Amino acid sequence: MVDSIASNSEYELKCRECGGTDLYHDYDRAEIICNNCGLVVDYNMIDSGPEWRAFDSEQVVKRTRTGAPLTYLIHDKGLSTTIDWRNKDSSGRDIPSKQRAQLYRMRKWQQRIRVSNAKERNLTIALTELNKIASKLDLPKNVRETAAVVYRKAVDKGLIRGRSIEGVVAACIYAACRKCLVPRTLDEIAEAAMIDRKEIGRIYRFTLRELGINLSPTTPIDYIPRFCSALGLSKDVEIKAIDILNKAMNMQLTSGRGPTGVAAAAIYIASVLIGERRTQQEISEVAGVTEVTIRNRYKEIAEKLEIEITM
DNA sequence: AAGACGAAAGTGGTTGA
DNA sequence: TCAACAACTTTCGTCTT
Repeated sequence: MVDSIASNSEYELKCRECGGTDLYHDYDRAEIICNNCGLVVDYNMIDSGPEWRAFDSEQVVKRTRTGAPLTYLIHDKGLSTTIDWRNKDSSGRDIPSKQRAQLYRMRKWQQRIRVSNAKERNLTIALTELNKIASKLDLPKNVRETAAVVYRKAVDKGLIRGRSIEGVVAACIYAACRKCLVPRTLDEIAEAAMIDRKEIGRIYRFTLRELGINLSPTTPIDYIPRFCSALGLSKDVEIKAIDILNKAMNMQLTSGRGPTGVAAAAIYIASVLIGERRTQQEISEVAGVTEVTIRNRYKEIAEKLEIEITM
Protein backbone atom coordinates (compact mmCIF):
# COMPACT_ATOMS: atom_id res chain seq x y z
CA MET A 1 0.00 0.00 0.00
CA VAL A 2 2.95 2.25 0.47
CA ASP A 3 3.48 2.74 -3.22
CA SER A 4 -0.12 3.67 -3.76
CA ILE A 5 0.31 6.48 -1.27
CA ALA A 6 3.38 7.60 -3.09
CA SER A 7 1.84 7.39 -6.54
CA ASN A 8 -1.25 9.26 -5.45
CA SER A 9 1.06 11.90 -4.21
CA GLU A 10 -0.18 14.98 -2.45
CA TYR A 11 -3.86 14.21 -2.31
CA GLU A 12 -4.58 14.43 -5.97
CA LEU A 13 -6.63 11.32 -5.51
CA LYS A 14 -8.61 9.46 -8.04
CA CYS A 15 -9.95 5.98 -7.80
CA ARG A 16 -7.42 3.89 -9.65
CA GLU A 17 -10.16 1.53 -10.66
CA CYS A 18 -12.90 3.63 -12.16
CA GLY A 19 -11.14 6.97 -12.21
CA GLY A 20 -13.92 8.48 -10.12
CA THR A 21 -13.09 11.45 -7.97
CA ASP A 22 -16.02 10.96 -5.69
CA LEU A 23 -13.95 9.67 -2.84
CA TYR A 24 -15.10 9.36 0.70
CA HIS A 25 -12.38 10.16 3.17
CA ASP A 26 -13.13 8.23 6.26
CA TYR A 27 -10.80 9.72 8.77
CA ASP A 28 -12.16 7.65 11.61
CA ARG A 29 -11.20 4.46 9.89
CA ALA A 30 -8.22 5.95 8.13
CA GLU A 31 -9.51 4.81 4.77
CA ILE A 32 -10.48 6.31 1.47
CA ILE A 33 -13.40 4.74 -0.28
CA CYS A 34 -14.57 5.30 -3.82
CA ASN A 35 -18.26 6.12 -3.72
CA ASN A 36 -18.61 5.06 -7.31
CA CYS A 37 -17.30 1.52 -7.26
CA GLY A 38 -16.74 0.80 -3.60
CA LEU A 39 -13.01 0.25 -3.80
CA VAL A 40 -11.10 0.85 -0.62
CA VAL A 41 -8.56 3.03 -2.35
CA ASP A 42 -6.25 3.32 0.54
CA TYR A 43 -6.04 2.55 4.17
CA ASN A 44 -3.84 3.25 7.12
CA MET A 45 -3.34 6.68 5.74
CA ILE A 46 -2.12 9.21 8.22
CA ASP A 47 -4.34 12.15 8.94
CA SER A 48 -1.57 14.67 9.13
CA GLY A 49 -3.69 17.78 9.36
CA PRO A 50 -4.70 19.31 12.68
CA GLU A 51 -8.21 18.99 13.95
CA TRP A 52 -9.44 22.39 12.78
CA ARG A 53 -8.39 21.85 9.19
CA ALA A 54 -11.44 19.83 8.36
CA PHE A 55 -13.52 22.76 7.25
CA ASP A 56 -15.37 21.93 4.08
CA SER A 57 -16.83 18.60 3.05
CA GLU A 58 -15.22 16.88 5.94
CA GLN A 59 -17.02 19.08 8.37
CA VAL A 60 -19.97 16.78 8.28
CA VAL A 61 -17.69 14.06 9.41
CA LYS A 62 -17.30 14.04 13.11
CA ARG A 63 -14.10 15.66 14.14
CA THR A 64 -13.55 13.58 17.14
CA ARG A 65 -10.99 10.86 16.81
CA THR A 66 -12.03 8.79 19.74
CA GLY A 67 -13.63 5.39 19.71
CA ALA A 68 -12.86 2.05 18.19
CA PRO A 69 -12.18 2.00 14.46
CA LEU A 70 -15.14 1.28 12.24
CA THR A 71 -14.96 -1.66 9.95
CA TYR A 72 -17.15 -3.03 7.21
CA LEU A 73 -16.10 -6.47 8.26
CA ILE A 74 -18.39 -6.57 11.25
CA HIS A 75 -22.06 -6.53 10.41
CA ASP A 76 -22.80 -3.41 12.48
CA LYS A 77 -19.45 -1.89 11.56
CA GLY A 78 -18.16 -2.47 15.06
CA LEU A 79 -20.48 0.06 16.58
CA SER A 80 -22.44 -2.13 18.93
CA THR A 81 -22.25 -2.23 22.68
CA THR A 82 -21.24 -5.52 24.10
CA ILE A 83 -22.30 -6.63 27.54
CA ASP A 84 -19.81 -8.75 29.36
CA TRP A 85 -20.94 -12.25 30.29
CA ARG A 86 -19.27 -12.18 33.69
CA ASN A 87 -21.36 -11.30 36.72
CA LYS A 88 -18.84 -8.82 38.00
CA ASP A 89 -18.98 -5.10 38.20
CA SER A 90 -16.31 -2.76 36.98
CA SER A 91 -14.14 -3.27 40.01
CA GLY A 92 -14.42 -7.05 39.90
CA ARG A 93 -16.89 -7.59 42.70
CA ASP A 94 -19.79 -9.97 42.34
CA ILE A 95 -23.08 -8.46 41.32
CA PRO A 96 -25.96 -9.17 43.69
CA SER A 97 -28.52 -11.67 42.50
CA LYS A 98 -31.26 -9.08 42.08
CA GLN A 99 -29.26 -7.17 39.56
CA ARG A 100 -28.10 -10.34 37.88
CA ALA A 101 -31.57 -11.02 36.64
CA GLN A 102 -31.67 -7.57 35.18
CA LEU A 103 -28.30 -8.05 33.60
CA TYR A 104 -29.52 -11.28 32.06
CA ARG A 105 -32.47 -9.53 30.50
CA MET A 106 -30.21 -6.79 29.18
CA ARG A 107 -27.93 -9.29 27.51
CA LYS A 108 -30.84 -11.04 25.95
CA TRP A 109 -32.20 -7.85 24.44
CA GLN A 110 -28.80 -6.73 23.43
CA GLN A 111 -28.43 -9.89 21.40
CA ARG A 112 -31.84 -9.44 19.85
CA ILE A 113 -31.25 -5.85 18.92
CA ARG A 114 -27.72 -6.37 17.67
CA VAL A 115 -28.71 -8.97 15.12
CA SER A 116 -32.24 -7.83 14.62
CA ASN A 117 -33.48 -8.53 11.14
CA ALA A 118 -32.82 -10.81 8.23
CA LYS A 119 -30.33 -8.47 6.67
CA GLU A 120 -28.26 -8.25 9.83
CA ARG A 121 -28.30 -11.97 10.24
CA ASN A 122 -27.28 -12.45 6.65
CA LEU A 123 -24.40 -10.03 7.10
CA THR A 124 -23.25 -11.73 10.25
CA ILE A 125 -22.98 -15.07 8.53
CA ALA A 126 -21.55 -13.66 5.35
CA LEU A 127 -18.84 -11.56 6.95
CA THR A 128 -17.69 -14.46 9.07
CA GLU A 129 -17.46 -16.52 5.93
CA LEU A 130 -15.69 -13.71 4.14
CA ASN A 131 -12.98 -13.56 6.75
CA LYS A 132 -12.58 -17.29 6.73
CA ILE A 133 -12.00 -17.44 2.99
CA ALA A 134 -9.85 -14.34 2.98
CA SER A 135 -7.64 -15.81 5.68
CA LYS A 136 -7.09 -18.94 3.66
CA LEU A 137 -5.97 -16.79 0.78
CA ASP A 138 -3.84 -14.48 2.94
CA LEU A 139 -5.65 -11.44 1.67
CA PRO A 140 -4.72 -8.04 3.09
CA LYS A 141 -7.21 -6.04 5.02
CA ASN A 142 -8.09 -3.53 2.34
CA VAL A 143 -9.16 -6.33 0.02
CA ARG A 144 -11.37 -7.75 2.74
CA GLU A 145 -12.90 -4.36 3.37
CA THR A 146 -13.52 -3.87 -0.32
CA ALA A 147 -15.14 -7.27 -0.55
CA ALA A 148 -17.31 -6.39 2.42
CA VAL A 149 -18.39 -3.13 0.82
CA VAL A 150 -19.35 -4.93 -2.37
CA TYR A 151 -21.22 -7.57 -0.45
CA ARG A 152 -23.17 -4.95 1.48
CA LYS A 153 -24.21 -3.38 -1.79
CA ALA A 154 -25.30 -6.76 -3.07
CA VAL A 155 -27.43 -7.28 0.02
CA ASP A 156 -29.00 -3.85 -0.32
CA LYS A 157 -29.94 -4.64 -3.88
CA GLY A 158 -31.40 -7.97 -2.85
CA LEU A 159 -29.07 -9.99 -5.01
CA ILE A 160 -28.59 -12.73 -2.48
CA ARG A 161 -32.02 -14.22 -2.79
CA GLY A 162 -31.82 -17.38 -4.81
CA ARG A 163 -28.06 -17.62 -4.40
CA SER A 164 -25.96 -19.04 -1.66
CA ILE A 165 -24.37 -16.61 0.74
CA GLU A 166 -21.04 -18.39 0.36
CA GLY A 167 -21.21 -18.12 -3.40
CA VAL A 168 -21.86 -14.40 -3.33
CA VAL A 169 -19.13 -13.90 -0.74
CA ALA A 170 -16.67 -15.76 -2.93
CA ALA A 171 -17.67 -13.68 -5.93
CA CYS A 172 -17.25 -10.47 -3.91
CA ILE A 173 -13.79 -11.55 -2.84
CA TYR A 174 -12.87 -12.32 -6.40
CA ALA A 175 -14.07 -8.90 -7.47
CA ALA A 176 -12.29 -7.19 -4.58
CA CYS A 177 -9.01 -8.89 -5.45
CA ARG A 178 -9.24 -7.58 -8.97
CA LYS A 179 -10.21 -4.12 -7.86
CA CYS A 180 -7.27 -3.94 -5.53
CA LEU A 181 -5.00 -5.21 -8.30
CA VAL A 182 -3.98 -8.32 -6.43
CA PRO A 183 -5.88 -10.80 -8.56
CA ARG A 184 -6.42 -14.39 -7.59
CA THR A 185 -7.59 -16.91 -10.11
CA LEU A 186 -11.09 -18.27 -9.92
CA ASP A 187 -9.54 -21.63 -9.19
CA GLU A 188 -7.78 -20.36 -6.09
CA ILE A 189 -10.91 -18.74 -4.75
CA ALA A 190 -12.97 -21.81 -5.58
CA GLU A 191 -10.58 -23.97 -3.62
CA ALA A 192 -10.51 -21.74 -0.57
CA ALA A 193 -14.26 -21.29 -0.55
CA MET A 194 -14.96 -24.88 -1.50
CA ILE A 195 -17.44 -23.78 -4.13
CA ASP A 196 -17.63 -24.69 -7.77
CA ARG A 197 -15.56 -22.36 -9.93
CA LYS A 198 -18.29 -22.01 -12.50
CA GLU A 199 -20.79 -20.94 -9.90
CA ILE A 200 -18.50 -18.24 -8.54
CA GLY A 201 -17.91 -16.97 -12.05
CA ARG A 202 -21.61 -16.87 -12.75
CA ILE A 203 -22.44 -14.97 -9.57
CA TYR A 204 -19.48 -12.70 -10.13
CA ARG A 205 -20.64 -11.62 -13.56
CA PHE A 206 -24.18 -11.23 -12.36
CA THR A 207 -23.15 -9.11 -9.38
CA LEU A 208 -20.97 -6.82 -11.43
CA ARG A 209 -23.74 -6.25 -13.91
CA GLU A 210 -26.37 -5.59 -11.27
CA LEU A 211 -24.18 -3.24 -9.28
CA GLY A 212 -22.91 -1.54 -12.41
CA ILE A 213 -19.31 -2.14 -11.49
CA ASN A 214 -16.77 -2.02 -14.24
CA LEU A 215 -13.52 -3.83 -13.75
CA SER A 216 -10.81 -3.45 -16.27
CA PRO A 217 -9.49 -6.81 -17.36
CA THR A 218 -6.58 -8.05 -15.32
CA THR A 219 -3.19 -7.60 -16.84
CA PRO A 220 -0.45 -10.21 -16.58
CA ILE A 221 1.60 -7.67 -14.65
CA ASP A 222 -0.77 -7.90 -11.71
CA TYR A 223 0.25 -11.50 -11.21
CA ILE A 224 3.99 -10.99 -11.37
CA PRO A 225 4.77 -10.02 -7.76
CA ARG A 226 2.82 -12.88 -6.25
CA PHE A 227 4.15 -15.53 -8.62
CA CYS A 228 7.70 -14.30 -8.21
CA SER A 229 7.58 -14.37 -4.47
CA ALA A 230 6.00 -17.80 -4.53
CA LEU A 231 8.95 -18.95 -6.61
CA GLY A 232 11.47 -17.23 -4.38
CA LEU A 233 12.71 -15.04 -7.20
CA SER A 234 14.57 -11.80 -6.63
CA LYS A 235 13.32 -8.31 -7.36
CA ASP A 236 15.54 -8.21 -10.43
CA VAL A 237 13.57 -10.98 -12.05
CA GLU A 238 10.35 -9.29 -11.13
CA ILE A 239 11.43 -6.02 -12.73
CA LYS A 240 12.68 -7.82 -15.82
CA ALA A 241 9.44 -9.75 -16.17
CA ILE A 242 7.39 -6.60 -15.92
CA ASP A 243 9.65 -4.95 -18.46
CA ILE A 244 9.12 -7.84 -20.86
CA LEU A 245 5.39 -7.70 -20.33
CA ASN A 246 5.21 -4.00 -21.04
CA LYS A 247 6.97 -4.51 -24.34
CA ALA A 248 4.85 -7.53 -25.17
CA MET A 249 1.65 -5.65 -24.40
CA ASN A 250 2.71 -2.79 -26.64
CA MET A 251 3.10 -5.26 -29.46
CA GLN A 252 -0.35 -6.73 -28.90
CA LEU A 253 1.11 -10.07 -27.93
CA THR A 254 -1.06 -10.42 -24.88
CA SER A 255 -4.54 -9.71 -26.14
CA GLY A 256 -6.79 -12.70 -26.16
CA ARG A 257 -4.32 -14.69 -24.13
CA GLY A 258 -4.92 -15.80 -20.60
CA PRO A 259 -3.13 -13.37 -18.31
CA THR A 260 -1.75 -16.09 -16.05
CA GLY A 261 -0.16 -17.90 -18.95
CA VAL A 262 1.46 -14.73 -20.25
CA ALA A 263 2.68 -13.82 -16.77
CA ALA A 264 4.16 -17.29 -16.35
CA ALA A 265 5.98 -17.04 -19.67
CA ALA A 266 7.40 -13.62 -18.81
CA ILE A 267 8.67 -14.94 -15.50
CA TYR A 268 10.22 -17.91 -17.22
CA ILE A 269 12.08 -15.70 -19.68
CA ALA A 270 13.12 -13.27 -16.98
CA SER A 271 14.34 -16.02 -14.67
CA VAL A 272 16.53 -17.42 -17.43
CA LEU A 273 17.87 -14.03 -18.45
CA ILE A 274 18.72 -13.01 -14.91
CA GLY A 275 20.22 -16.39 -14.17
CA GLU A 276 17.81 -17.54 -11.50
CA ARG A 277 16.33 -20.20 -13.65
CA ARG A 278 13.15 -21.97 -12.69
CA THR A 279 11.84 -24.93 -14.61
CA GLN A 280 8.71 -24.61 -16.65
CA GLN A 281 7.11 -27.09 -14.37
CA GLU A 282 7.81 -25.09 -11.23
CA ILE A 283 6.35 -21.98 -12.79
CA SER A 284 3.38 -23.84 -14.19
CA GLU A 285 2.49 -24.96 -10.69
CA VAL A 286 2.35 -21.53 -9.07
CA ALA A 287 0.72 -19.93 -12.10
CA GLY A 288 -1.90 -22.62 -12.51
CA VAL A 289 -1.24 -23.19 -16.20
CA THR A 290 0.43 -26.04 -18.00
CA GLU A 291 3.99 -26.16 -19.22
CA VAL A 292 2.69 -26.32 -22.76
CA THR A 293 0.99 -22.99 -22.40
CA ILE A 294 4.13 -21.44 -20.94
CA ARG A 295 6.09 -22.80 -23.88
CA ASN A 296 3.65 -21.45 -26.43
CA ARG A 297 3.56 -18.01 -24.83
CA TYR A 298 7.24 -17.70 -24.32
CA LYS A 299 7.98 -18.80 -27.88
CA GLU A 300 5.75 -16.05 -29.18
CA ILE A 301 7.15 -13.41 -26.89
CA ALA A 302 10.78 -14.38 -27.35
CA GLU A 303 10.39 -14.40 -31.09
CA LYS A 304 8.66 -11.06 -31.39
CA LEU A 305 10.87 -9.30 -28.88
CA GLU A 306 13.93 -10.95 -30.35
CA ILE A 307 15.11 -12.30 -27.07
CA GLU A 308 17.67 -15.05 -27.35
CA ILE A 309 17.39 -17.76 -24.79
CA THR A 310 20.43 -19.89 -24.38
CA MET A 311 20.06 -22.99 -22.34
C1' DA B 1 17.53 -38.66 -15.37
C1' DA B 2 15.48 -34.31 -15.61
C1' DG B 3 13.90 -30.87 -18.32
C1' DA B 4 12.34 -29.08 -22.65
C1' DC B 5 9.89 -29.73 -26.87
C1' DG B 6 5.92 -30.31 -29.91
C1' DA B 7 2.10 -33.03 -32.09
C1' DA B 8 -2.50 -34.47 -31.53
C1' DA B 9 -6.72 -35.00 -29.37
C1' DG B 10 -9.85 -33.30 -25.74
C1' DT B 11 -12.23 -29.59 -22.87
C1' DG B 12 -14.84 -25.46 -21.48
C1' DG B 13 -16.20 -20.90 -22.65
C1' DT B 14 -17.44 -17.27 -26.02
C1' DT B 15 -19.64 -15.62 -30.22
C1' DG B 16 -22.75 -15.02 -33.83
C1' DA B 17 -26.53 -16.71 -36.52
C1' DT C 1 -30.28 -22.80 -28.97
C1' DC C 2 -26.66 -24.53 -31.60
C1' DA C 3 -22.46 -24.85 -34.15
C1' DA C 4 -18.02 -22.79 -35.00
C1' DC C 5 -14.01 -21.27 -32.94
C1' DA C 6 -9.82 -19.97 -30.28
C1' DA C 7 -7.42 -20.69 -26.13
C1' DC C 8 -5.95 -23.90 -23.14
C1' DT C 9 -5.15 -28.68 -21.25
C1' DT C 10 -3.82 -33.51 -21.31
C1' DT C 11 -1.10 -36.95 -22.93
C1' DC C 12 2.77 -38.90 -24.75
C1' DG C 13 6.84 -39.81 -27.50
C1' DT C 14 11.24 -37.56 -28.67
C1' DC C 15 15.18 -34.60 -28.15
C1' DT C 16 18.72 -32.05 -25.26
C1' DT C 17 21.65 -31.17 -21.37
